Amino acid sequence: MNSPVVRRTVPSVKIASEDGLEAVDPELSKHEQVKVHLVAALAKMQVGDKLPPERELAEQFGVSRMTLRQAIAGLARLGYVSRAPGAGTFVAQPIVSKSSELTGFSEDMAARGFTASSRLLVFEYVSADAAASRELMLSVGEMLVHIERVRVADGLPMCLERIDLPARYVPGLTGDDLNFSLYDVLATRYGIKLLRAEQSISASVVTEDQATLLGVPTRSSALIIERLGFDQKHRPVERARSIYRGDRYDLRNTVHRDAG
Amino acid sequence: MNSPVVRRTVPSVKIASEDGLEAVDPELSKHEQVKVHLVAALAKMQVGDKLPPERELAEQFGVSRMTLRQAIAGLARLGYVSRAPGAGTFVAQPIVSKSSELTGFSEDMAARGFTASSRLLVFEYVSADAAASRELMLSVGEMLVHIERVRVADGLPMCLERIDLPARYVPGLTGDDLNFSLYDVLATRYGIKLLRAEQSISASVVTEDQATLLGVPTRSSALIIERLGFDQKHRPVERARSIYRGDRYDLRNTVHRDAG
DNA sequence: CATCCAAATTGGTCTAGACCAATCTAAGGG
DNA sequence: CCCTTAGATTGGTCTAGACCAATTTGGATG
Repeated sequence: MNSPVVRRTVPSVKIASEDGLEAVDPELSKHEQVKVHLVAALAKMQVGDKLPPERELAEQFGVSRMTLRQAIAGLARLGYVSRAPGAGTFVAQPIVSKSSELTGFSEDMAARGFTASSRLLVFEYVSADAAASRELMLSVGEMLVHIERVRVADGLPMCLERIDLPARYVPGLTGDDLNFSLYDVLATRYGIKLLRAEQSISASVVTEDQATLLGVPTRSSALIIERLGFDQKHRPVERARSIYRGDRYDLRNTVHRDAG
Repeated sequence: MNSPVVRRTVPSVKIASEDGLEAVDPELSKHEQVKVHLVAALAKMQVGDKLPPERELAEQFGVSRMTLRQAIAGLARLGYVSRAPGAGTFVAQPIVSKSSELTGFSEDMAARGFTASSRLLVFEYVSADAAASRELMLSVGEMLVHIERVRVADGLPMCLERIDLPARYVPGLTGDDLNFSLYDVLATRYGIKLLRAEQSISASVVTEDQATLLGVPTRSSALIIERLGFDQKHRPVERARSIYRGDRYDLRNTVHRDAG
């Protein structure tokens, strides 16, 4: 019996460009470049289409099969393709949302087709309390930048955000920097790239104050995301608590299991 | 300046057993066996400890460096270790909860130290409506097993669960099979392994009926998880909607970002 | 004692092969 | 026409090397 998954076999597809890799960006490693080319090729294909076999693709791109497999493994992890031993590699259902990727509010909203903006409520320097200093690995009393803002998507208040950053990581940060993406500012001005975060997701109901700021009735549902973000040196650099309105926001992701 | 991450250097650690791999399970591939040995070794180490270099470990286990790296890559993805080019591989902070792994309620509760049980409310055969047939890739009107149950952790009602399964995948399933883990029954009796699921997580408040079943006040907060589960053949086999009480449950996970 | 630089260390990438197991395909046989 | 079966296809695994770039280390220098 056939699997219900659609599997179109497109004979002799030409995925790679003329010959080998025309460098997308010489900075990128080969398997990253192959990935870029493959994503572009996938965009022109339909869900269920079969990709050329690995050996063939490797030859087309002018890389070894191991390198090609590294590229495809990355795409499989992101859900672009699915592989079946003995059968082939197939274009997968496009991922609805990549909430298993670490993104800031701005990116998140851009991915959903909204324009993100921000209304700053609080910008101040405070000394770290016990919880903050423990999570951010600071001495108690060390200075923090404390930020509170309303995040807005296409004019609609979407979430309340409270952020703590160790002050010594972001010297000279001002309220004006916070009208848009904090992650952009951290990366471009301070060289801090947030690569990993530990999150806790829970449900709650909003208080009167929160309801007013979000423009929803008191005791409406809310999704609470508490996040501790780590940079490229594995230092904890961001402690955030976001309260999303429950009627307009959800998280989507794909979870996996390794073996039986 | 040192990174605030603790890095103990333990000189000349012996990770592998006497010589090579004493097969944990001859069914497992080499890199899976290496992974098992490494996890065991990590349990005896402290957070921040440095692992022996890859070349040394590969020799100890009697595998090639590429195979050893495949094992370590798996551990890094699960958050067991973190790697830094030029520096080494280090034992990472243990993951609080692996909610980015696909687990059933029973496993989830076991991981949190609770004993899971179940109270069956509904077990019936129904014909698929438009939404169900679309998501489960069935013809409209095809038969479904429809299950509703209260999931209980250590005697406390924790969540309400509604599950639809295509009837033809689970012939002979009865209500008695559902007192504990559905995933176990699917795997052992029907050979169906759920390997991937697409989830949507949102917040809501409970209705009166739901409040009664969960033993919480009306309009309490609730976390709603809607899930479509796929098996090893990439067939959609489970459609579930779970309503967790917001006061006793949260999700924890780690999210990553690939490059800058 | 502090600083700077060269060398060793270490993870990241890449290659060109090889074999295996699952799957698909096509040829025959009933 | 359906079923079985043998061969080809395909992804999964594994090896033994090689080079690179980031980091660490240790020694030379001031």
